[in-house]
Amino acid sequence: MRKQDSTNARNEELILRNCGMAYTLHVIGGRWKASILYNLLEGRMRYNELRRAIPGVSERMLVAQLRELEEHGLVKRNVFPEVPPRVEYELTELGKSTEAMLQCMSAWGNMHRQKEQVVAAQ
Amino acid sequence: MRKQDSTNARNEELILRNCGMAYTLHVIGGRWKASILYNLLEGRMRYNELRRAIPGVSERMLVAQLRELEEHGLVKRNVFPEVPPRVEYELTELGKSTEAMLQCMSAWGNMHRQKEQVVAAQ
DNA sequence: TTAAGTACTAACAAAAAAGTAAGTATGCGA
DNA sequence: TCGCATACTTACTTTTTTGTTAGTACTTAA
Repeated sequence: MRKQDSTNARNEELILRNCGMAYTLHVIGGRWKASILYNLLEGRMRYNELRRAIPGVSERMLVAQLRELEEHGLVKRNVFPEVPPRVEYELTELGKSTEAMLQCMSAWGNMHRQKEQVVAAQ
Repeated sequence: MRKQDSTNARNEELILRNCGMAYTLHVIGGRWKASILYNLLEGRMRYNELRRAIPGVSERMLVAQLRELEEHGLVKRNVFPEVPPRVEYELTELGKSTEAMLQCMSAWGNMHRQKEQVVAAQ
């Protein structure tokens, strides 16, 4: 839960208003969101498929991150009224619009991580 | 301080190893880093210049975020042995190499934020 | 002589994010 | 009828991040 009247919350709002980059970080930042988006870029997936595809994620965290992505309009949740239940997650158009950006971030990250390993090995 | 043996810390390490995107988020994510990088892309700046340019940041946080950027090799700290002291911060080559990515994130963020405001106004 | 400016640091407190454990309802196969 | 599978939810604890306050040492201007 957020406290509306904390300096922390006010600072975040302030930055989100002024800085598109911070806004992006706010939307796609979060421990498991990169992994979720990465998987969904390949196509729709069921809840438990995602869970198995992302090692280490707990149910609570997976749901929480999916809900946040849904709130921000990147992910759509489709519920099929079946038994056993079936819920599929897929990217919205807005979600898909992140692809180029995410690839850019992925490429930069992979490159940078390599450099760090070279330095650490010396 | 990080606890090396927490699930939290282990999960983060796991993700950083496997996902370039998560690595990038780890390096440029943090409340004030977007603002710092944005300012330094224009050229070198003194500590207090940065502080005045970033409304809301406290000294402790500004220093902490600068140190992290320095550790990751994005920012260089230049100390001039003068009185009063002068310390200038500037982007390294690696820091500059983020420019295209940051602009991409900035553009996406600005676009998405606009959409959200349109939706909220209805 | 007092205040302001320089660039910080340290000890601490508050807030937010992440993780743990157990429980929900339903149906199917053994 | 026991356990497993589906897709979660709730209450709670731990860890991490962010913010607060006061202090450092030096110089110049009022």
